[in-house]
Amino acid sequence: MSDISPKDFIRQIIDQDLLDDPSCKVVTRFPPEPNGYLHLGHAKSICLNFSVADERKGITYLRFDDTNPIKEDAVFAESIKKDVQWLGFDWQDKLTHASDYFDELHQAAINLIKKDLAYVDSSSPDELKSYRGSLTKSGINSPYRDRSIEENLDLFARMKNGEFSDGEMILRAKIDMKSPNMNLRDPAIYRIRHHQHQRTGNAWCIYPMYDFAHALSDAFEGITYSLCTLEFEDHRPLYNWFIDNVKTEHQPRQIEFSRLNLAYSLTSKRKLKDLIDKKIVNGWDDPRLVTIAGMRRRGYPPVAIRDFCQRVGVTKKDNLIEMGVLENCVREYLGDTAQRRMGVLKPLKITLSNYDKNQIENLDAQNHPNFPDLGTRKMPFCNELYIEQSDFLEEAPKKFFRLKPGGEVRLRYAYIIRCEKVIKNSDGKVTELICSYDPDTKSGTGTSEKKVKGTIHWVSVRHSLDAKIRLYDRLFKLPNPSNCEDIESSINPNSLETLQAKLEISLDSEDAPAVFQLERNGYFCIDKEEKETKYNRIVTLRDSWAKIEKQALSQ
RNA sequence: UGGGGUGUAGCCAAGUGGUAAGGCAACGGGUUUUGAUCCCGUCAUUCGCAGGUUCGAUCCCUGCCACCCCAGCCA
Repeated sequence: MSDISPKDFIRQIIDQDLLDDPSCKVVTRFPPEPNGYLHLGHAKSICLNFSVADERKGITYLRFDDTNPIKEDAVFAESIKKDVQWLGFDWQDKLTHASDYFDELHQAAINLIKKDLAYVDSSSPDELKSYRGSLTKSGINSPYRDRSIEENLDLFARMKNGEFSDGEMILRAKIDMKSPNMNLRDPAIYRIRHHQHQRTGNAWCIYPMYDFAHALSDAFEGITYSLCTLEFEDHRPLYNWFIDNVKTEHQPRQIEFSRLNLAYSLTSKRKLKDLIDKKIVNGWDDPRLVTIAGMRRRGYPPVAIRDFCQRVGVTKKDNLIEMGVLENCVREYLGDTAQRRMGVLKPLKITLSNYDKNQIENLDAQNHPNFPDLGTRKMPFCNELYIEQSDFLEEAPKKFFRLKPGGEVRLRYAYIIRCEKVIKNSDGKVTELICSYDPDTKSGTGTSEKKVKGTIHWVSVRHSLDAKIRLYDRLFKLPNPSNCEDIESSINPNSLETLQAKLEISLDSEDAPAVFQLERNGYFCIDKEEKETKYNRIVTLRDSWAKIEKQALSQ
C-alpha cells in the first residue's frame, strides 16, 4: 500500500479548514440504517470516514439511523457492528442511534412549528403527491399550509399521543412549494407509524424522517464533516435549512462523493435483498456477494478490502471499477502471507511403473518459496499419485509444457516423470497414466542436469485428504447488472462449482493453516460458516496460460 | 423540458496558465522446480466537442454535447 497517494478532494477541503483554523476538530460518522447487511460500497464509506478522522486525530461515530421501525431490526445492527470491527475500525465509545435523540428531535420539531416553519398536513398521500408538482412544474400549497401555530401544536401533540392512524397526518417543513429543488417543497419531517421500534419499543408512534433526523443528529454529535454519497447532493440545502433553523450549537458540513460500482456485481442493498429473497444466492453471506459478510466468508482479508478502498479513490465521478482491482488486492496480500500447499482439484491417477510399490518417501516442501523462514513440511510420495486432469493433454499444442504422451514434467518437490502409457475407458476418456520416474532427478539433490519446462503439483493416492471445495466465479454475466431490467437473466449460471478434491495430507491436521495457497490453483480457506469442513476458493492465481489459450482460441 | 452533479488512456486517478503523476489492465523481455511471485521496459503530442483570450490553455471565457441523480409519509 502506497502512502504517497495524493489526497482526495475531501481530505484537501478538510486540511485547508485545518490550516485556516488549527483548533478545528475532525469528527465524522458512519450512519447505516439497520435494515440490511453492509456491502463493499459501505466499506468505502467506512474506510473514508474512519481514516479521514483517524489521520487527523479526530473521532468517528458509528450511528444507527434507526428512524423507520418498519424496516429495521436489531439483528442487522449486530451484523453491522461485527462488519465494521472486522474491517478493522474502532468506534470506541461513540456508538449512537438516531433514536437516542428522539426527545430532542421532537422538541426541535415543536420549535419549528412555533417559528411557523412547520405545519401539520391532513392531506392524503395522493393529495400530497398531486400538490408536489413535477420536475418541470412547480408545486402548489396545501390547503393546510396556513394553519395557526396553536392548531399545529395541538395537532402535532395529538399525533404524538396516538390519536391518529398511520398516514392520516404528517408534519411538514414550511419551505417553498415552488422550489426547483424537489427536496425543498415542504418535505415531511414526522410521520405516524404505530409500530414497535427495536430500541424505543412503543414509546413513540411518530418517527422523524431521514433528512430531519440525520442533519440534526450530526449537529447534536458535533460532527464536523458529514460525508455521504452523491444522491444526497440536492438534499444539502435541506440539510442546511434544518441546521440553520433549529439553531444548533454545531454546524456540520455535508460533502458528497460518488458511490462505488464494481463490475459484474451489485452494490445496492435493495437489489442484494432481491437476490436473497428470490433465492438466487444463499443468504447475505453468500461468498459470491460483495457484502462484507460474503467477502469474509469467501476469505477476503480485511486488509485487502481496505487497500482496495484506498486504491479506487474518492471523487465525484461515476465509476465502474473492474473486478480485477479487488481480486488483485486480495492476491497481493495473500501472496505474501498465505502458506503454500498442494491439492488436486480434478484428479487423474498416475502410477509410477518403476517406483517400488512398498516404498514411501517423505519429501520436503517449502511453506513459502519466497520466505524460507516459514519452514517446510513433509509430503509422502509413493508409486500412485494424483495429478490435475488439466495437466495432461493427449494432443498438446506447442506451448503446452505440462504432461503429454512421451513427455516429461517435474513433480513439484519430487522427481521428473515421463508419461509412458495412456489408459482410457470404453468412452475414450483418459482414466489413468502409466509413468516412469527418473531417480536421479530428486528435488534438491542436483545429481541430474536434466531440465524440464513444466512443474506440476501432485498428491499421493494413499496419503490424501478428500475435501469438498467450492469454486466461485462472478455472479453476473454483465458488467453492470444494475442497469438490467431483469436481473435474473444476467446471472452467470456457472458462478458456483462444487467439487470433490484431493488435498495433501498435511492439511488434515489441527494446526493446518485456515488460509493457504494451493499451488497453481489459487488461494483457499476453510468456510467457517459450515459445520462440515468445506473449502472456498478465495481467488485464483494469475494465469498467463489461460490467456494464451484464450488468444489461441480466438484466432 | 426544472434543479443538482460529472466528463483526463480499456478501468480507476493526480495535476495545473509553462508543455500530462501513480495504480490496475494490456503488451514485450528477464529470473523462476507454482505458466505464481519478483524484476525491467512499452503504453495520452493530448485532457467530452467547438470557438475565444493568451507568447503559451487540460487549466480562464463562451457555446454545445454526453452521462448520472431528484417528483417516498425510504435512507
